[in-house]
Amino acid sequence: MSQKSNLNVQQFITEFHAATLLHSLSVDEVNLLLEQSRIDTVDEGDQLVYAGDKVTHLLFILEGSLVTFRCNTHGEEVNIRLLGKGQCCMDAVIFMGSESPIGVKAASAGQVLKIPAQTVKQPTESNVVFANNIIAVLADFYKESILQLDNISIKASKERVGYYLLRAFLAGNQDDDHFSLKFKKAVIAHYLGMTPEIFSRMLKEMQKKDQLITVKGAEITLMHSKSLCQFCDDTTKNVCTKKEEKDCHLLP
Amino acid sequence: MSQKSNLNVQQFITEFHAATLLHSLSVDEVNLLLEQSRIDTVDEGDQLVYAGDKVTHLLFILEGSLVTFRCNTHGEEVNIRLLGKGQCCMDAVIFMGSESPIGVKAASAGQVLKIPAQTVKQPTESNVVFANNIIAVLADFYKESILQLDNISIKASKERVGYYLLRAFLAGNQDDDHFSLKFKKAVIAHYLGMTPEIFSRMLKEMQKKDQLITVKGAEITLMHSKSLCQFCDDTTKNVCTKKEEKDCHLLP
DNA sequence: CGGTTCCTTGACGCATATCAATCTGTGTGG
DNA sequence: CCACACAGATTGATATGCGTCAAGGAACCG
Repeated sequence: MSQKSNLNVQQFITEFHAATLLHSLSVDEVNLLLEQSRIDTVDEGDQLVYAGDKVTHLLFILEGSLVTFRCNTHGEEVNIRLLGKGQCCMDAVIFMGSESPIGVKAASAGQVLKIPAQTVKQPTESNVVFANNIIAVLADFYKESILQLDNISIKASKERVGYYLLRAFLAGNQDDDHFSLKFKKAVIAHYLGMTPEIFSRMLKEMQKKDQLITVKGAEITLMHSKSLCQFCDDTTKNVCTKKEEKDCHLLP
Repeated sequence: MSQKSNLNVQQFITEFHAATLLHSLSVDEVNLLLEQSRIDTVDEGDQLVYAGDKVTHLLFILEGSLVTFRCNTHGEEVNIRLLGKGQCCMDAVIFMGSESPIGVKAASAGQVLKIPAQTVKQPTESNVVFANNIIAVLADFYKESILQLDNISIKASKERVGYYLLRAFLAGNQDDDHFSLKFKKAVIAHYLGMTPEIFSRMLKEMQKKDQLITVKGAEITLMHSKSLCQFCDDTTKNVCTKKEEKDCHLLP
């Protein structure tokens, strides 16, 4: 289901103003991107990109969520990134000049803006503002993947779950002590490098034994407002509204 | 041990011509980079950057090798990247606009060219060629970290070792069936997300049980010219001189 | 030589994967 | 409205791979 992009540019810019990719671009420049793009409607489970494909588009999520993943010859897969509205993928891949090392699936139904690779690459070669946006996007993902690396190789399963929950909490509205998981538990489990069974057990332990949270389906409620503080590190600290309180264990 | 860079520009360019960072830069532009840089002589084990440091320089390896790593609060560490001559690090970090999430150590004695962060950032903002070099560098590292991620989370220990050996072999002279490990075994082990003990056991198994290689210190010899082919994937295939032979299991 | 560092080997315990069964919620059709 | 099917999630039992600890060997250097 693909159709010509006929988004209202002004409205698009307002809605996705914060997206790193679009930072400091003029209305005309954004318009140029949109004119050459198409919008795809995707259903949950649709695979948009297969590993080994030549990469033709940058994917920008208008609505819904995507998962990027890698799988080996035996079909086992790891989810590399879980992406929501306003994020994009295949950005780095476009600049690698080879086939995609990763696959992309829709984790939920939604709409994806497909910007042709050439439309992204060409302004990058001449427009220094856009090139610097791409650099920012790549640097950010590079940082993410470093975090994920030490998550998977250093931390114990429960710590990984705790860290993920903390980030999910901080990414949402921090006013109430409640948030919801934006992806299926099996998807999150694979992202965290563990099986769905272990993920389930860890959540249970954090409820029953550790008295940190209550879990009801995808809905998570903190038992104490600082339940997840123990999982915080210098990276997550920056976006926490409680970082100034004096019992924060990360105070300098 | 720090001294003003007084490298011969022409010689420098010739020697490090292949470095992605310098691609298509004019002699004047390279000269500008060098003029503002310093050369540090480092000993094995020296720590050049601490996690949490503000990043002041991009590090370009003139001689020797570096390791970038992350460690958690309990002091456990993972090696993120193992770097040799002509490679650079802190590149992505410079553009992340925050403290370094990683530390850097010298894995062997050598010389490092320290290019001030500002000297890198400033031309990036105006010089589109240089900006595109940075993009290429970042895209490359992003790809590397994806490979490392699925290595650590998908593959069994022995497969990781096999894959590492394969890449080490392909990176060298593929004419004879011999190569040597460029880093200490403990460093490689941590890079592969396992303990030195396990790494040692895997090497032994590949000698005794699997009859794939012989190991003598850091020197590795293949028992058959295709010993490591089983560890090959689409990524490594591209640099293999045997990829056209008809018994390659990765032929399309 | 003796001392250090790196690597190897063995024994043991634990955490996680695996397999299989059950449970829960949701949507469908009679 | 209930029965049924189905996917996702949970739980239990079992197996095993890896980390840990501790001791022994090998290479290197003063």
